[in-house]
Amino acid sequence: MSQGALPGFRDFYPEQLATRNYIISVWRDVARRYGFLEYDGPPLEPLELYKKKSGDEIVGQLYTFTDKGEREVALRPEMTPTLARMVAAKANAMRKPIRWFSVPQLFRYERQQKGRLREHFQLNVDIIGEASVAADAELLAVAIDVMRAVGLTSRDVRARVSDRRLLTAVLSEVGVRKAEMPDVFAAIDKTGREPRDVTLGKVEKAVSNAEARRGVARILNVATDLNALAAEFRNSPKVMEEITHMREYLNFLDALGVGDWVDFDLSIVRGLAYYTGKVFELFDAQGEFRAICGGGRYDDLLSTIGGVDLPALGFGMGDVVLTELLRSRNLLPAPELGTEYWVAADDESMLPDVMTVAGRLRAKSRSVEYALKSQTLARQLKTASSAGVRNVVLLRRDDYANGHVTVKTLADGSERRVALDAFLNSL
RNA sequence: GUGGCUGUAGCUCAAUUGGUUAGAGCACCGGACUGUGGCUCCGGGGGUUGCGGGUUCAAUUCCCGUCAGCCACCCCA
Repeated sequence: MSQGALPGFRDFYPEQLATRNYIISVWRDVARRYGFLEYDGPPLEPLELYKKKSGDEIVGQLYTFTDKGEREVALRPEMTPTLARMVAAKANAMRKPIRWFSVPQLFRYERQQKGRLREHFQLNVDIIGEASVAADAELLAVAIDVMRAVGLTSRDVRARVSDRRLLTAVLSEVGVRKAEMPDVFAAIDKTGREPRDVTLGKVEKAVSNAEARRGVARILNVATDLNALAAEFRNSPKVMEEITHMREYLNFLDALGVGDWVDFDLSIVRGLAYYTGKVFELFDAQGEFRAICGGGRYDDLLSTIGGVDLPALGFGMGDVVLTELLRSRNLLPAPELGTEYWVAADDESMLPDVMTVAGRLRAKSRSVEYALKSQTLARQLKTASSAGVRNVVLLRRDDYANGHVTVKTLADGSERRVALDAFLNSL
């Protein structure tokens, strides 16, 4: 058995590359519809760029090495730090808000599993320099429109939205202390995947005050019902202010035509520590796959990384889970057949003529193949047929001498005899 | 990083309680049907059974290790 690709890395044979290109072309098209401009950065970055944001513990999950100039470097695990740096360098010169997207290949040194490899392509869409909730709505609409563009519906995919400011407000309202927040966040984040008593057990550990623990339990009961949450906290101006923002967000999403894809779910937290406001995730409705997409607002990140204080928000959508989902729903389009014309001759000495005709067809921008070695006509047709070619231009010795060829459509076997010049001019 | 399951041709699989030159279909290459493909028929290439040890007269089969894949955990893109 020959050596395969490294664990978690993929070889893209033509069929798989066609799928990858299809996904990426949809990404680009949808991003373009929303007026986003494409950018890119280096796949290799100083390790420091990622340490700054996420701390030293992240290093274990990165592809890192020391280069020949003694620099500590890493293959990029995400695009946001690169984006932050690029924007920060020219922040003053750019019109705000900045609407950019990118399709980087990202790397992560972790054991692979379903929907998760060591390398993937990810659509990144970001808006920088706009604090209004309309920007949050616009961003999520892009992600949902990608789902629509690949043929998925609001019955297939759900967007769950939350807000860390709202979650922080309700937790502090019931008495959870600031230092206890991270652990409570982590516990709440898992409620979808763990039994309720496991979550409560974690809350028990994280929160010292018994009254506050009961408050957390109450919140969990209304985590997906914004009205019930509002009723529960109607006497807290701080919470009600955040709920007003959330309602505005949901109204904007309705206005953008994607409201029926969206569910409020306060338990969506997202692992990344830098999110500061609205966060969202896209899941398949059957819960069969991992998250398709995740993102949110990270208003403090640019000042952390680039020293420029600009509000920002963005999302990432990987190709791996999306491809798995589309394959399982039979939504991957059949790959385009490559070659349009096959030039064949009924006389093996006519290879130069075949080449000449092929060249003239190619000058007309057609894709053309022919047998590179002498073969019987039967063999040439057999090859053309199994290669999926649509038409054969057949050169018959006597006919070709008079400037005529036969164009055969392989699908139905029909043939028509035409003057070569006229045929080429008709293309 | 931890645990479970799996590993025979490019793919899907087979090989009686461990038994002699490890088979088939599909795919690929070629031939026939006397120079127009798809159908049919015939032939061919391709495996040190993931790799390395061990038990045995004998290992694809049993045991151990290792690597890889899948699944879950951790963590998250």
